[in-house]
Amino acid sequence: MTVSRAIRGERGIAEPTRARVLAEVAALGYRRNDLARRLRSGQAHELIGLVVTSLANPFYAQLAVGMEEVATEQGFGLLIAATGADLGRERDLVADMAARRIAGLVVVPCSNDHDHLRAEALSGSPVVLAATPPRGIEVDYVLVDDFGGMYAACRELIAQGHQHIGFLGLPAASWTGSERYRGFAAAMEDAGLEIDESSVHRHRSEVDQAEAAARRLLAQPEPVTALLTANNRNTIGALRVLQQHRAPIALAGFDDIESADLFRLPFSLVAYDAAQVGREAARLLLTRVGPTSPESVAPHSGGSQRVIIPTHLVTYPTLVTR
Amino acid sequence: MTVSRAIRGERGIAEPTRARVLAEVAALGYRRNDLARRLRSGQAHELIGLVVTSLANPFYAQLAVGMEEVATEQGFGLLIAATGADLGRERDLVADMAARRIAGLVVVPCSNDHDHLRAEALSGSPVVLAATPPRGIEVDYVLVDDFGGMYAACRELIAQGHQHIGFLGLPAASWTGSERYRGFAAAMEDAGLEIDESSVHRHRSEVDQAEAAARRLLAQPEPVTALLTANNRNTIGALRVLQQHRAPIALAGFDDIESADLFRLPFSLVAYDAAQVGREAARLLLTRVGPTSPESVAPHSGGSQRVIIPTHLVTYPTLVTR
DNA sequence: CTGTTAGCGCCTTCAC
DNA sequence: GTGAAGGCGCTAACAG
Repeated sequence: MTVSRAIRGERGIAEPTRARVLAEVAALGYRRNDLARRLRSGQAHELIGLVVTSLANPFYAQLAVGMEEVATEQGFGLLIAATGADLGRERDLVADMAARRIAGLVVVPCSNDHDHLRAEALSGSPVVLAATPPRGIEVDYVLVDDFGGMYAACRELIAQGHQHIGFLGLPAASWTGSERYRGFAAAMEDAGLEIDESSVHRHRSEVDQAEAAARRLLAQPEPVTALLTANNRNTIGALRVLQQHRAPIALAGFDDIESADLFRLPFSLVAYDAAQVGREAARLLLTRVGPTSPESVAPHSGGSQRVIIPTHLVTYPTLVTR
Repeated sequence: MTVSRAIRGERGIAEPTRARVLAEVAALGYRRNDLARRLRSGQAHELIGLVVTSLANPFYAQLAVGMEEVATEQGFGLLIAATGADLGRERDLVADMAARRIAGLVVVPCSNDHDHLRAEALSGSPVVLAATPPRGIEVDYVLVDDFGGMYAACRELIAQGHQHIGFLGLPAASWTGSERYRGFAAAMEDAGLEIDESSVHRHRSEVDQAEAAARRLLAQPEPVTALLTANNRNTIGALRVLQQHRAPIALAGFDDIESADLFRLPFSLVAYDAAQVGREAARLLLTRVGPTSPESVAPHSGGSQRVIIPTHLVTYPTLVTR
């Protein structure tokens, strides 16, 4: 008991005793067993989780960076899992994390089915969604300004004089897919331009598929003069095709790319702070978790909070070269 | 007790009883408390950790991808933490993970001080090192062929006719820093060329510093005609300078870059499967952890295993463009 | 096949 | 200021 008190740094213990205990503890290399500690107090682990489709996408890697920052800062660990965009796996991984009694988790859902994310399904661990708003459940969430970003990107192409614009998008069923398309469509409509449905491709977020789709768009009888890409995978796929293409095709796309300033072709990207998405998500989560926080909210108190991360358009190359 | 048995799927329980229990469990939404379970059995969590300097570096992100694959496949969770190249933080984070009774961890150490990674310091959780071999401790490790890769890269520049080659490297004290420098030096020596010490810069792995160093190298009275960069941060920093530079300067560097085929300048990169580093590390770790594994080894049995990931040189652009 | 006993390591509570 | 009792949820070992 005295040892326990000394280790926790509790007061009401004689100084010499404390010193003796701590010396012995150091000598033995003893470490308090966190499991037992939490078992008794019934608390969750100081652990938060992140469930995404794939860490290989730099957007999710940055999301993790941001979460890690905030988590570590508050003494929490970060547990990461990837679903590969498979709903079944998402369900399993989320359930698994809940069973580990983690304090809460951030999920970038791979579908519109959010039933497995409701509070009851998670033994009460709070959830925060990132990149997608909740459907049928009430939780906090962090969004990127998908609509606004894409609207600006499309307007840029139109300002350059393009009228026949191809769209490489994400599945229409996904939030980002539909919002970014909506931004495209709104910009076209506001400019009085028609969308050529045969120049719209929507597919999963993979470079290969984007490449194939871009190739098809440019092989049409009346090829587009510009491409609008809905995320970093599509942008890279499209650029792979464009750099082999004879005629110059303009491009604008969603998501910044680290070394875009080194690319051969000119284009514009919708940039935003992806790590900030992670930081905000972690912050929202910890507000519902940390009993220490002054501004803490009950784990599932009514009303969900929302944070929107702004975007801005960057035009590459940013500087003129030889 | 019967409930416990039913849930664990243990045999020696009547089928109707089991069914009744499972039905009730499902109805109540009951979840077994993993903490209590492990407390009793003394087992570690089915959790492995990864400690790196920064997830923002794509190399580490890929390492995490590989580990995550193997971990999830075996039912383990992955805990990630970043040290920011600070030894103190590394010590804290490693100790913290050990206190959480995780099954083991993979560390990319930020220094040569590995004392905090010895078995005794970790309540027996095994450690695997990645990218750096152990110093003064005996643990398994996964390396990249730093020397061979850099040797090949430098030889490539020499084959192009370069004699005055600048080197943008990592701190000499780090393993990758010294090995990659050694590869450079050996290739130069084998070609009968002198290293110009004033054209060798070693610094921390950050794009800004690499950029500044590259700028200095090219501002010298007798500027180099080629640059050799020791990792992806240095490569990007150098390219930022080169694309503004009048005279064409050749470049070769360590680490592949996702969209290097889209870059404006020609160069060669030492490529390797970074995710494979993570997979191998996780595999080595789980061999010492999983009691189920047929080829399991005692957590700290003598003799450390070693895996070396091969590299190959890729020349960009890979295809000729308009 | 099912139930009882005891204890994992820590901490809350209450005596001394 | 220190220690003794008891329990968190689960399961190994043993009884019935």
